[in-house]
Amino acid sequence: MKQSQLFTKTFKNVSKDDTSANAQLLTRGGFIQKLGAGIYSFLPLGLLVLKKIENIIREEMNVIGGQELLMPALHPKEIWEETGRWQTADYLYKLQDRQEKYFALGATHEEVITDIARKYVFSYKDLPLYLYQIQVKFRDELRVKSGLLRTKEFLMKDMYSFHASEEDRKEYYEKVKKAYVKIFERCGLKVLVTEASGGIFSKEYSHEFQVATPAGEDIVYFCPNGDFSQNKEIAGKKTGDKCPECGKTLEETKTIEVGNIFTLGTKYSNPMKAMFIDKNSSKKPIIMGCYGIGPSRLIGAIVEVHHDDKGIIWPEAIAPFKVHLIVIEGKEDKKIKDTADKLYQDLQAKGVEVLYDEREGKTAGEKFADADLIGIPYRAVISKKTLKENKIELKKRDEEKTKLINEEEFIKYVG
RNA sequence: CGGGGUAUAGUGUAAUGGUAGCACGAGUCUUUUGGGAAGAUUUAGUCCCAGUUCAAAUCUGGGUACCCCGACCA
Repeated sequence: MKQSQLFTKTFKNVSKDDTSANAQLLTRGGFIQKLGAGIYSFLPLGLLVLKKIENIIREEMNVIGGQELLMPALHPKEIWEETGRWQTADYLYKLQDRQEKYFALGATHEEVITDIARKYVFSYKDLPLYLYQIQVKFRDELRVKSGLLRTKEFLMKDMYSFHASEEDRKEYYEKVKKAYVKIFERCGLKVLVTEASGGIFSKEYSHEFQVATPAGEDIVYFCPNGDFSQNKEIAGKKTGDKCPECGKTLEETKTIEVGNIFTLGTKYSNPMKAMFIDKNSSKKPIIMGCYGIGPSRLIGAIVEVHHDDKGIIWPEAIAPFKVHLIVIEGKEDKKIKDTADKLYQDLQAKGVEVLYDEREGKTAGEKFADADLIGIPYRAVISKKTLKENKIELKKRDEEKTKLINEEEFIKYVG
């Protein structure tokens, strides 16, 4: 894409109100725009990142048998009354239509998915079943926080699994755990797979996927060897204790929770009568699990971890573009622009995602500063300097050094 | 929800109860083009509603929005 066509511009400064790095950098770069407290638009650049993350999640969910669907965000009161949560879930946004009928904006979808399951699952032969969606959630948070890290409206990938036996559910739980670690790795994040409370769903522990960063709001005690990690909320251990697995001294860190997996058991299938007939012809409630990742929060977490004082440093797999091509023109030398134009076309022909900064009247310094802020992994420069040697200057966003290579090498490098 | 704080142009700020000003940004034109260049020119603001007063950005009351700490956080 040509940068002159991109309707967003970068800003040198944005309101100092939003102090978090992710809010500052994503706003300055033109990825997101705040509409109100905890309510953000994703602008074209931000949406490109979001789509990449969503696709990584889809791929990994599909690998473990997930089928994607899309549930409504508007939920009739009755479905939430079936589980009693119309009364107990105080984070629910509730509203009335003109006939004074009550609705909730979906904060989570156990009720809706269980309703679907009870209409399609009859026999143990219909199980197991793994359904997921990527959809907007609404939660009436008492306090929003830190840009995309805690919002009232956010995206969630929520998967729900349905099983005939507890053993099968447990086995799948471990599968999802592995898939989640892979997703976060692909997004450029190391996560601590952390024991946490089961919340209102379950007496059993759940697992949270925690990213260590000072910007986090959770506190986790973890073993540096990676054998153990526990949320402070349930901590049986503390900093300085020995790891129960390897004996190494535990450390403490602030973290951002980017994913969470839960045991549901029959908590929803029982009250909602989602039953199946087992091999012995007896009727039993379906055993369930649920698994969530917040792609929008994930973007916030990635920026918190991957940035420097100049801007964002996107991991390659989720960057909005792979190459940021910059032309530094001299008015008198049309050949520079022609060379850059041709490289842009060649890259596109090779399927390389490229943002081409061909804006006129912008100085080299401005273009470099914008490139650093936007954070595309590879920066390619065409200028008088490079033209002289008939080369392209290549620089990685996370490195200082530049190198001159020819087009063939370049395309091989980034292609 | 408890506590604290802030509301003046896109951002940052100034203005004893008496002319709303400055810088940056943004727009236009020209000259520039290897780390946010220069000149000219333009643009845009007192959160809302009442009250006090000859006069309100400023004082009073109410509301709203936003930020921070805590609690909460499937």
